[in-house]
Amino acid sequence: MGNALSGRLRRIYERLWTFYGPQHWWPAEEPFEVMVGAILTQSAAWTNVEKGIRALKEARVLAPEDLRRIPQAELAGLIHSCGYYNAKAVKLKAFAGWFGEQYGDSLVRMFARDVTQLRPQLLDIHGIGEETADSILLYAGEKPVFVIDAYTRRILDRHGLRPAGGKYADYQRIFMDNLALKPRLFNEYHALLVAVGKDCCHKTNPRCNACCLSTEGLYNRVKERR
DNA sequence: TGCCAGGCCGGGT
DNA sequence: ACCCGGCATGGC
Repeated sequence: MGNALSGRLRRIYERLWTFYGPQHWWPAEEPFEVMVGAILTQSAAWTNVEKGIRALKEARVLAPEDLRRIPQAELAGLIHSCGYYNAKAVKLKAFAGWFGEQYGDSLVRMFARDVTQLRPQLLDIHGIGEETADSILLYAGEKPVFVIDAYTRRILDRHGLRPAGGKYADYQRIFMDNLALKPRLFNEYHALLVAVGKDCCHKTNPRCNACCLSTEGLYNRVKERR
């Protein structure tokens, strides 16, 4: 962890923390809600997801057995605001079914499983890909797994840290091979990357070097703040 | 007004 | 092994 890359990653983290402060992720009350939120937030704005979660709570179906019981069309109606509501209703049912069958709806039993076994299991569930699986492991299970999303890729790219290969696992290794494997650190780091990603010109100006996504832009921004 | 948000799946090359 | 269309609402 004493190499140049780990130093840069720690410096980026420190600057993000200085500028944005704690992000309080995941914004959910308990792990099952985190897992549901992880599915609902796929390619969706969190504000839209919040409404869906609230609707699920008000309808008293934010529990695995209820998600299995409720008719799919009715479930889709409750999560309408999340977008892709029909697809996501199918995904929630697939996840709730798996949770019951494999772990008897027990979070303790589920997260007692080693990550090297649990992650592939999650990936086998319809609707759960790498980012969603890792969000569940980190934010619901507090496992030291770094979550990679579109923002994270863009930011690393712009800092000149694009890994060879350029696949999900390649980006993930950048963090996991060069930082202490601490869930709290990974939690805050990923949330901060999303915060700065939202805050910047991102897609509309992919070559912008002055904005806060670049090494220099971020540095200057933190300096202004002080 | 159009573009984008804390992706994933399935089918086609 | 990649590429692409489909899935969809709400906010700026």
